[in-house]
Amino acid sequence: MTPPQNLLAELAKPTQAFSKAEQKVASAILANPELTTRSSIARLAQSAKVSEPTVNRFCKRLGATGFPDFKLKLALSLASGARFINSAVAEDDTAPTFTPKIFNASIHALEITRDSVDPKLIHHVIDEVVASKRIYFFGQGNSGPVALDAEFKFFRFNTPVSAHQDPLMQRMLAAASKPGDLFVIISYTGRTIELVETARLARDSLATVISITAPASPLARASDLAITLDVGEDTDEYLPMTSRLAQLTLLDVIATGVTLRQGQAHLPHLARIKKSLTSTRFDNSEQDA
Amino acid sequence: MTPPQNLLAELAKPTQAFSKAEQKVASAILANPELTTRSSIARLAQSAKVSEPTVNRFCKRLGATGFPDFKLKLALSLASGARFINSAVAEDDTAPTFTPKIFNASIHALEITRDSVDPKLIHHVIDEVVASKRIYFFGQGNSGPVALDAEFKFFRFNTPVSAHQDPLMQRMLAAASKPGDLFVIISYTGRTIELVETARLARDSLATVISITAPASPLARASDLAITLDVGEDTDEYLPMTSRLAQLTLLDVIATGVTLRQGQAHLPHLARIKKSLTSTRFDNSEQDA
DNA sequence: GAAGCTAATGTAATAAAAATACATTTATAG
DNA sequence: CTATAAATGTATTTTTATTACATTAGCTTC
Repeated sequence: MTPPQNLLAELAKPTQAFSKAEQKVASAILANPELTTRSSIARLAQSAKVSEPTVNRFCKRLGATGFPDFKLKLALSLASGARFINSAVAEDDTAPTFTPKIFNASIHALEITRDSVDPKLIHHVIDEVVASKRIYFFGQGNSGPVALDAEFKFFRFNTPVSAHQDPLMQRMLAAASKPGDLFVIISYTGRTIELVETARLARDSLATVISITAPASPLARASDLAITLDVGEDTDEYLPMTSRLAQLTLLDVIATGVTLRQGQAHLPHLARIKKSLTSTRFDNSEQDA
Repeated sequence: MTPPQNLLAELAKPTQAFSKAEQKVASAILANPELTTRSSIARLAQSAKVSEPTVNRFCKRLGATGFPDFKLKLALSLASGARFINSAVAEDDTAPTFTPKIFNASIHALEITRDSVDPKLIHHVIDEVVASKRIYFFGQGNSGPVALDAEFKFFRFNTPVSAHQDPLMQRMLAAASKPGDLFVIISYTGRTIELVETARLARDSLATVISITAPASPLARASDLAITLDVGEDTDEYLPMTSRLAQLTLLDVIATGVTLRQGQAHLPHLARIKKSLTSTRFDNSEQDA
């Protein structure tokens, strides 16, 4: 799939060097991009009050081979939720308007991550998890719940696992670690001093350190393997940290990889865990709470 | 936004009552859907070895107004990653193949939730949050980390807030509650006996109970307001619980709604929280860990 | 198993849409 | 204020899609 050079963002960009007539075309499209994808060149030309060839030239200038190709690319960038990338949550937003915006921001974060993760790296991480004798998940602040979630997920494997949010506990465990121990450290910024020091302590003890963090951050450098996420700055006051969702999904991916690697051998173990929950339920559903 | 009746899945469906010529068209499209979106009707007709009107009729039968409209819908269903919805993780999957599958499953869960939440309900929930004097987030098992995450998020407001995973603690807090207390109970199944009883205890004490849970579940019935999620059964052995992500995003939405409702009044409070973190960082980044 | 019917498909003509060639206008420099 | 280049528009051609109608293939009934 071609990288979706986002057409819509391109159109709205104020720095674009559009001529007068082209400006008109841009605003006509922006006024109703959805409709544009289903319009003929004549209809768009009319609504922009320019001639048809102007529209055609406009499309070519923006990298399309012609008008139909332009419509296609427009539809694509519309579908990718890119629509909302520029539209942050505004103060006059109400539930019906900000709800889809937030969902789209989250979806976008997952799309970005999906398209940027290196499967080879994931493969190596799975190798480490499978090879480890003991797994610790560390996170502080917003990443604390992510570490906890990972504990639940990795509990299914026979390897002992625990999650920790307390800095002192993290530090002590790292200092007392030994080869075969695996530390998975989750930090959005990769700049939390405590966590970086913890990573160094663990590596000094010859344990393995994997981090899920920001690219080129101190934590990434202090780790054996770093899965780096660049979900983009969470600059908007009102938009939430979408990076959590990317971290969680990444951990899902790793857990799935481990499950697949272990194959059938561990299925009885899983069945026993599921069974242990049934008595806490109103009926015999086997889902987790 | 029109519900993306997935064209691609429709084409591949073996139960489709296609005639011989239409079958040919379907396979020609399936052979290279990407290319089809950029083809003329003549080109597709030729590659399917049928006449042009046959292709046109085929498009109309599938709900498009014509060939161009069909191409558009095809491109859209291609872009939405819908391609992978039917394809569960298989035992012979490797990192490059199961990674996008899992991300797509998560994205799909968010899309479903986005399109099914009732903004009016969200509005009411925000009303309750704003009106409350004290907020408790309860979750057990996989939903425990979700509750914890919510605590971090809602901590920003001046209302006292805490998250609890321990059933006894939950029960005691519910029993000791009073009007003005708000309990947000998160449960995927809505059938965890402990949580349903806890909800009843809280309501007996005239506290408010909001749940994020399964539609028509005991917990939903035991709550004042229930945001119900029907992300679909997590039947696949290998695919993770995507519902967590929907729950988290939903809580993001509610938190954002509260922020907007409170307006400027609380901005100094937010600034103070952010500032308190800077000394724990390698530089003056203001992001959370 | 042939006549007659219906559904499916194709051929040819028409209409619609897009792209091109070229003319005109507009802006700008000298 | 003229020369020139850039921008835009008009008219035409080409491409693409649709429609009307003819043909064929597959049935049913006698």
